[in-house]
Amino acid sequence: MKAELAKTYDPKNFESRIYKYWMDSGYFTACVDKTKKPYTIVMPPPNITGQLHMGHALDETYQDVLIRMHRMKGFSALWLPGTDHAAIATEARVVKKMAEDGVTKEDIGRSGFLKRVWEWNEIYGGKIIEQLKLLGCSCDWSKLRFTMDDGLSESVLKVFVKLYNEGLIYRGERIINWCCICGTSISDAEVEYSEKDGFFWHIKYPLKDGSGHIQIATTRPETMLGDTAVAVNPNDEKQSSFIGKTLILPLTGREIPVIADDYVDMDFGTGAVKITPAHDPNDFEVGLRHNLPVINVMDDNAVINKNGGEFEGMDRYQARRKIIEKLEESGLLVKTEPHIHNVGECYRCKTVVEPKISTQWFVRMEQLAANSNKAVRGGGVKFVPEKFEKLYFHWMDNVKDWCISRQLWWGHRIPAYYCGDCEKITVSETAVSTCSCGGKTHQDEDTLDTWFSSALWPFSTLGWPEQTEELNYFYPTDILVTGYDIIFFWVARMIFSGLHHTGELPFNTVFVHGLMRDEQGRKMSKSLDNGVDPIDIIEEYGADVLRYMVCAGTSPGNDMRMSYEKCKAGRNFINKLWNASRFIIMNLKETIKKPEIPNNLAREDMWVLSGFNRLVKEYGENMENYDFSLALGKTVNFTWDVFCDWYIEISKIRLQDENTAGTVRDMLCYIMSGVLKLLHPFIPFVTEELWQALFADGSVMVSGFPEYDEERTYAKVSADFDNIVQGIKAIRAARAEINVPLSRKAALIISAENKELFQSFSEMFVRLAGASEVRFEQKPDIDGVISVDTSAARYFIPLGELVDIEKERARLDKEKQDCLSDIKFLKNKLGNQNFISKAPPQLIENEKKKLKTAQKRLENIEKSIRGVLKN
RNA sequence: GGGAGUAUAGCUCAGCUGGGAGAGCAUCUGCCUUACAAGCAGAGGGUCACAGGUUCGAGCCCUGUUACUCCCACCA
Repeated sequence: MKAELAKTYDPKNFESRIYKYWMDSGYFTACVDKTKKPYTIVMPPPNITGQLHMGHALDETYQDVLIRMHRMKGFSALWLPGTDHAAIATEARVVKKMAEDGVTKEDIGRSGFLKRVWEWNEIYGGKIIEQLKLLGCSCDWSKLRFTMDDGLSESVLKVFVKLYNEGLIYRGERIINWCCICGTSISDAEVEYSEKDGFFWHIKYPLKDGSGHIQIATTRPETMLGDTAVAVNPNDEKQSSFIGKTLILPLTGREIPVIADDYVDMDFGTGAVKITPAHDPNDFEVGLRHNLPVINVMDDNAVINKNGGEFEGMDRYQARRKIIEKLEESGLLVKTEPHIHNVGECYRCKTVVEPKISTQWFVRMEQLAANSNKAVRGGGVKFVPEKFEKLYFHWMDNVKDWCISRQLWWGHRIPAYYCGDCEKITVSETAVSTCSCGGKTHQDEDTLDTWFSSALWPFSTLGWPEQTEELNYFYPTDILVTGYDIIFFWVARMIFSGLHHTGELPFNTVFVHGLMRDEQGRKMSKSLDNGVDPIDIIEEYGADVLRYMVCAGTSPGNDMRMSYEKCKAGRNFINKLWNASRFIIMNLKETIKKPEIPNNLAREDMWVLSGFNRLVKEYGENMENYDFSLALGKTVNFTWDVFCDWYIEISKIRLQDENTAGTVRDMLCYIMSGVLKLLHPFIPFVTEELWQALFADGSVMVSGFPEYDEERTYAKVSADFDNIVQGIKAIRAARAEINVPLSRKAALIISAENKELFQSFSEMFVRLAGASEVRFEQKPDIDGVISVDTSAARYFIPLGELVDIEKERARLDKEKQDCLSDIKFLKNKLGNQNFISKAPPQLIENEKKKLKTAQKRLENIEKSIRGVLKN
């Protein structure tokens, strides 16, 4: 029975059916199989709040390409999927939804709120998983994990307690970044800085003794309510007289000292800095050095608290305006300068972050970073492209302690228990209700940073801390695929966590790709509303085209633009593949079970085999270097330009003869099967559909992968056939130039040394070069002949009155000029003593050969010109 | 203030360790050739940002310049 294929490629007809077929066949499931080598990728877990966006499409496609290729190569290939609870994002989403019903977190309490989040997760959390399936992701869904799973939560607790006991987690008062909208602290990595227009207010602080004033400048005047000193540089002669004196802080009347500290840059601003230890990280440090009191003037909503005196209850910006007003009234405001400065914003909600003193939990980074840096520098992790290694080390070498506590409810609750009676803190994996002193305890209200759990992802998902069979077999993973934007957030933290907790680096390669931009090259963002929904692309073009788009024409690590043109190009290519398959099926007597190279190969068969063989080699090299675009591009070119445009065209000749048709059918099937295999990692759906239409042999997914075969180079035969191709191309070009289409048949007279070669391919000139018949003569002695010259042969086509002698002469002259300049170039090169003595011998040989070829061709052209002149 | 990246055809981008500049799209010409007009056969189009240098030889390596992009950094 033979399959039927629709005339044009329409992915809607089969993508979902194929995906179901794969699932039902269990091809995605990876087992511990000691006879195979493992190949493991853990998927960067998308947020449960998320929808598939172009960034995912890119990231997941690359992973699927690698997984599918390795699976075909015989690895036990595990692609482990999962989702992230996305603490801040999810909590914000649910809070917002509750607000629509007029309910707040506080109304329903902690457990009530968590119940709602879990319900929300039931409904929306799985959406992105379904979208990944549309994209064709061949994940092992039976191993799907979630960062809030019981198992993963256990590993989080374990790690927290372990680090605490090792002294690598501590609780302390520090300046942290506070987001007053999200109502939580955020880590340094979660703050985004941008230049903003602001003001620089110059303010006089009077001396207590009435002998004058000192002038400071600030961009955040509201923080002056918490000032506990003014600092000047000890070497600043202009200001030195102030050191040790006492100032009256305006608006509050508090007495504060003038201190000396190197931190102050005497050339910036007024050379005197107000010190607010509770609201600035530098000031905090200065405060520690000078034992200054710390006065927090803002509450968690960035509203001035009771320490702000008359400004209590005002929001930070309202207070700022009021303070400036008051200072102006009292004549203490010297001037207001426009000032551009860096403002930190919350990466989630874009609210200006308030540096604020707060008691938080931190991971001590120094030792962890030193250890992992040593391991990575020792070659334990390879970054592809290499340039991202610098980015990584730059961050890791300067990393500060990681603030891991969040004032949120959704997430892993910190396993610290405080005694109500004594000062003791108990950190424990299991709940603690009574302190060792007998007092009742209560658990820390805060939860952990989302990245704390995802840092454990490569091993927690495989069962760690249990030493499971899976963990032993699949861990460490092989490669991590991600965008350069989360190297700090995630990659770095996985690396030191993996090393510290499992003793092994979690992966040996990090493949970093660029970001997806819009068609104009801008970042896709909500505010620009320029995001492209990959699901729309799948709807319009199919998943294969989307995957083609993100893989083709790119270079590793560079950003990429959304391109509908590229979608169309992909669609056109796949349609070509589709129709080539239709052609083959049309010519098959019955479905072939297993495509194999036949015996009795003709020279053109060897020629195409040699081309395919070379492709396999280069594809392998490119994939080895993660040059997806090159591997795909070469496969596309071979399929289209070599296989379709030449091999299929010439196959039509032998297909007409039952004596030769069998070999041709086998060859068509073999090359097509090879091409489908090479393309399958990139465009899995259509290659599967075509495979099953062509072959009665299961799935392309389990059909093995082409390997380079030294035996199949066929150098001599390929070179011979290249001469035929070259001849046909030259004839076509000459005809096109004088506007005589191939459909206008004419005799073809060939003059060549190797007459047998050309004679044996006569039919091809008839078929592909518009020849009505092929004759072999030295030179026809008739009018109206155009001549085409290659190094291997001269071709004459009597076209009678269609030939304009003058034009033909001009054409030949131009060819001669081109050929002459070639010869001149080569002669120059070969005549250069330096070149001869220093260039590699192989190259010199090649250049000599080229010169010989060009001279042969010139000879031919000159003969032709003499022929035209005679007429 | 540091660091990184990019600059190649009208557009979007390839070009792997240095050996006479490539693709897709667009443009132009001719073709409905029995798999495919989402196609076939051709053609035109580039001072490889600029200036030096290394080399027999540079789009590629080195130095500097310019333009754009991104990351990091506590200048109040």
